[in-house]
Amino acid sequence: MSQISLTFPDGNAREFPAGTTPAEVAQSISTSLGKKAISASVNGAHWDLQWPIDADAQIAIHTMQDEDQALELIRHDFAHVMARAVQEIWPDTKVTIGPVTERGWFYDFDRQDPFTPEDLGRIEAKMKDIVAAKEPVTTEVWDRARAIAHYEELGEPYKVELIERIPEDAPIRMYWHGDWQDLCRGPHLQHTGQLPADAFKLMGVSGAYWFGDTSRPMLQRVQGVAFKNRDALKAHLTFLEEAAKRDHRRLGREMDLFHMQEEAPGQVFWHPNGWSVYTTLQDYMRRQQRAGGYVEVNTPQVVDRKLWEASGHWEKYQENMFIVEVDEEHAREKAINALKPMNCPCHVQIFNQGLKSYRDLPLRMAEFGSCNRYEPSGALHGIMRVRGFTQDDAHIFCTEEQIEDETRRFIDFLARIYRDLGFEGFKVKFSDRPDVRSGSDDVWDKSEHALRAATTAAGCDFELNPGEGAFYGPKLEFVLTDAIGRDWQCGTLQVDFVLPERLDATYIGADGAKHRPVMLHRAVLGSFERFIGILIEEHAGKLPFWLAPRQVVVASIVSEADDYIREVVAELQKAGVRAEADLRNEKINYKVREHSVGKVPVILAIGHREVEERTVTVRRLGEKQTAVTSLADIVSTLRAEATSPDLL
RNA sequence: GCCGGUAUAGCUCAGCUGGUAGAGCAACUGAUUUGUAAUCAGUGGGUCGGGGGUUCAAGUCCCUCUGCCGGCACCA
Repeated sequence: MSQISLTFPDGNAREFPAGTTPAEVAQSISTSLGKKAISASVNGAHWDLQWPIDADAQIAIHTMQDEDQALELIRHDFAHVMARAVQEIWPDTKVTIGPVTERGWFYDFDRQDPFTPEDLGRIEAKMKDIVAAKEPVTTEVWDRARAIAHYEELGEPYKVELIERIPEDAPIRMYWHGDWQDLCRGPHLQHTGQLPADAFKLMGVSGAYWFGDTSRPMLQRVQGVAFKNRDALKAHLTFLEEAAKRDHRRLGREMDLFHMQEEAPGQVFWHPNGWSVYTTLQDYMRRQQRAGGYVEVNTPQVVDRKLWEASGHWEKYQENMFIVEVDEEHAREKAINALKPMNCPCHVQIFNQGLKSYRDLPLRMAEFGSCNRYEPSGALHGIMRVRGFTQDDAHIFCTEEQIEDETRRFIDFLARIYRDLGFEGFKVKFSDRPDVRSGSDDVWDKSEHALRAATTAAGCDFELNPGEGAFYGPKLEFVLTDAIGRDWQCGTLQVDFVLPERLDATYIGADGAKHRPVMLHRAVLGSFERFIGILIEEHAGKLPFWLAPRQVVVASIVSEADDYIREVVAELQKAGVRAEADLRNEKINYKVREHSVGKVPVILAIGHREVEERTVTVRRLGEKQTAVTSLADIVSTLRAEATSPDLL
């Protein structure tokens, strides 16, 4: 038997027989390590304790102290334990896949009857039994034909399909948790007793298509979360409770920002407070755009289908458009129009008016464009995903050579705005060609290459999002997250060689000939609706002072203060601060509580003392202590705070 | 759009196996002039999401439509 050399993290190397497993290595170090070990890293790969090592390697033995490996194994083994529990309770359930997720795992099942919320408790109890039984985990590599035959015999068609999808040269691993067996790439724990039985919770059931394919039957997905110990689980559940308090749908009501109702699903009724946030943000964006070299335009809402046919939307996007049929009495046929789902075709119409010269490029055309899209009902989500919304949209008409410069310029532009609005970090995703698309592969090659090069040149790190581009071109997505960590695309930059062609946009070049411009579709906020939703959740309703709808409430302690309070409010309003008086016959405690719940950033309390001394007592949201300040001082302080960051 | 859940007063929720609606907060009225997260008392308010059905009787059971919630799919 040949020997191999295994090098430990401390640099020491030892000889072992070839085919030694990490379990044996751990055992050889100490019996307690042998027991505590959960997995290993072999040349950086996460390695099951039972997998043999055939050649010299770097090795590290992992225990529950190693956070990353421990969590992966805990979640992955819980997935198997849950699947086992489900099949023990309902033997006719077919198993599919059960991967680890960010905070836990899910497992998709095929079963006639739906899982009920009550079933989750039963499954949890059974899972705890399996953990308590300390079922050993064992593994074998099987021959492909044997594995397929095995699952065909068991009546597990999804597993057969999975095996068929495994690459030819990859091993087909079988795992057993006690008697229960599953196809799995591993690694896994030594036995189920290593799982923390008090640190997991089943979170719910939902539907999910097999391999995300809508043409396949829908499976039932049971989701769970798991952590290293009970405290970590409790911390996560607390986090979820706190996140629920930051939910923009809840804060929207509590802060009286907006509402939505059944008669207009996916559309927002903005209340005065919410509209104040919206218009403040819009004013800010308008100043930014002017400074950034954009011209602002405005285009029609209802546009004849002919334009959508020309742009390609009729073909590629029709099911997402609100169609408007107008029945004119004397017309030969019905006029068919559509509410615009995007602004781009209209912007090209403006570009096409009169001759454009290469000297006009880049032409940056912006619009706060109201769009309507018939989004699938299941996609609607508060004001984050709606059917009627306004984009801070712009199209940059430029030459191919200008793409890189414009992209870099845009990324700087966006980053500065996000910073102003309180977002320090954001994700960037690069989405390339989707299956359903316009334009030739040549054009796509060119677009993807140009955008990628420009992004790299701008020093922007991005992750690849394969096949997620728009139908007319690749895109960069600037992604922000909501209170519970869901990603939302806000900003975007999309290269488009297709639309200028389809709508015949041209400019006269230096050579006197006609040329085709490139269009860059871009948005910073994405839509005001979504962005304000994110803004609310990001700040937990405590919007930056300059954006807060009600910035100051001046509250009376005694009614003799009313006249002075009116004066204070008038002074503040004159200084450009959104201030109002609260003269109700209520205790100051009551008023403080109510305005704190309403997320008013500053409460000024006025009693006898303040009237006499011409001062105010300042209480800031989230702070317990108060401070007495002269009227003149607070007016100048708050005037400065009310100024939007670009005007400082 | 799909799977599951859900819909009771402005808000948060109660209403057991069917017998014709209740609480707290809010609102309104009155008292209280109050010092930093809920002052006290009284009053009003619901065709139980819409439609249909079963039944002597439906908030409760069934069907259906709609909205909402969680995922999937789709996407700013």
